[in-house]
Amino acid sequence: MNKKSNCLSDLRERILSQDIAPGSGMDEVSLSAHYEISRTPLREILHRLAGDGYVEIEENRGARVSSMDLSVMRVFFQTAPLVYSTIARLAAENRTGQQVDVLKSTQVSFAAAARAGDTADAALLNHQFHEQIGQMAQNPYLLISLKRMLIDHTRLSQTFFRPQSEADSARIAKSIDQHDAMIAAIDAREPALAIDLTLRHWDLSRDQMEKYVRPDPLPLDVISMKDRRNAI
Amino acid sequence: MNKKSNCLSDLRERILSQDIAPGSGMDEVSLSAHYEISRTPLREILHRLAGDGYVEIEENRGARVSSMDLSVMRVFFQTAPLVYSTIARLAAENRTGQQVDVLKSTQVSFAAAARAGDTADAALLNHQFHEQIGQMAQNPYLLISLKRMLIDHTRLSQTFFRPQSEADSARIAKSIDQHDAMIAAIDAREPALAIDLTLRHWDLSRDQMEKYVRPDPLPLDVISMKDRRNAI
DNA sequence: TGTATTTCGAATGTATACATATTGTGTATA
DNA sequence: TATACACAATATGTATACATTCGAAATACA
Repeated sequence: MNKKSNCLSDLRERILSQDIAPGSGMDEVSLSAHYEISRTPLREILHRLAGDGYVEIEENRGARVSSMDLSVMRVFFQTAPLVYSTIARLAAENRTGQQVDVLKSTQVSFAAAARAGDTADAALLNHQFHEQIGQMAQNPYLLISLKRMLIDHTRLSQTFFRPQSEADSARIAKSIDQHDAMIAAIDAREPALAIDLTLRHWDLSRDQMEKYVRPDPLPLDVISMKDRRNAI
Repeated sequence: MNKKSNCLSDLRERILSQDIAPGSGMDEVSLSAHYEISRTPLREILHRLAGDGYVEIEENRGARVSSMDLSVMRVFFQTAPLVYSTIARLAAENRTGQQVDVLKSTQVSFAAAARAGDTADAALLNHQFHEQIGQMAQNPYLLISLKRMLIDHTRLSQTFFRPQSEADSARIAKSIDQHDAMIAAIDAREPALAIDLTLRHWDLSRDQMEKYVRPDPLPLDVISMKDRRNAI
């Protein structure tokens, strides 16, 4: 039983971290061998992942990780503000005290991982943080949408928590602060504030994702290339 | 293969029509015997139904049809206008000509069934009609929300297409007309109009659902009861 | 009589052998 | 050389036997 739930969560994490690339096929035999379970429970796991939107299953053609083509991403950027802010509002209205405690505890772990530069952990804990806000909204219909958006969001923001410059570190610090402010707004039951903070948080994340999708162009000046060549 | 997809769609229909009541358990052995497939593919079907929100599966406790308790219904009425109108807007913006044709054809079948008093068919075709509008929106994130809402909507509006008075028949006719208007708005790519029509359609449906949830109280006058007693 | 424990039955979960479908490769033919 | 067909290899789909778990009835004990 432990092996099975371990397999499920591990596959989820590997998909979220793009350790298994979008669009890549998932062979039942090799996966079942790897996780030391037979094909029957593994197939069940694949179907659950399909239900959650992690993978897509085609008749007689097996499962493949949900793709992230350009048309999907366009819709993602279009839809995220609506879903995120609605969820934030409902969370501020409906959260229980216990849920706030859980959220705070996740935030502590997240901040530690993000500051320490544990990229994978930070991304996963960030995912968890936002999913918990989704739980607080107490709205199963919108929660599903949020969960599916978060899958793509986490995959897209894979570089977010890997600081490569001073500006990156500042951005991470800002992100942590925004989380704290969001917790405060939800805790204080202030829907309007929660929406506002969520939209700011989205702006920050969106800018970074755009950089990931459309990175800085390679340098055009031949001089620096020459210098490098000499160095080799 | 045919048996399996037949089983899947039949279970869906039975859940939507409340032929299998919300909250009731689904025994794997008896179901697999009934549909003449073995337990392995049946379990797969149950997991797919769980992924779509038709049933809920608990570890070692099997599957049961998703419940519709009061807390869920409150959220349903709260969320439906947002999701429905957003989907309608996107459908008007993004629909393809082919999709409009499919929608028109479904509407013909629906109108026929509704006018003929084929309650179950009308409810199912109504479900299909709104799901097709969801497809037109080309937004996988919101489509999931819509699909889950439609499951509960169809179950709640079970009495909608069973006319028991002149007023009921008028309501059904109005509902058919509203569908036609929605098709026209989507076909003409008029998002604002599509939203407006959708909200009117929702109002009509909501009023009827409220009657289903909170039916007219039983008559209090003893006189009429006496008359009935004499009749027996 | 009430409560705790055991045991047994019925359901769900897993492994494996077998059936079927897809895909790529090789060969024949125009 | 290109195309079509056949066949083999590999993957997915299904059936069934067996393992495990849950819950309820029965029994033991206070």
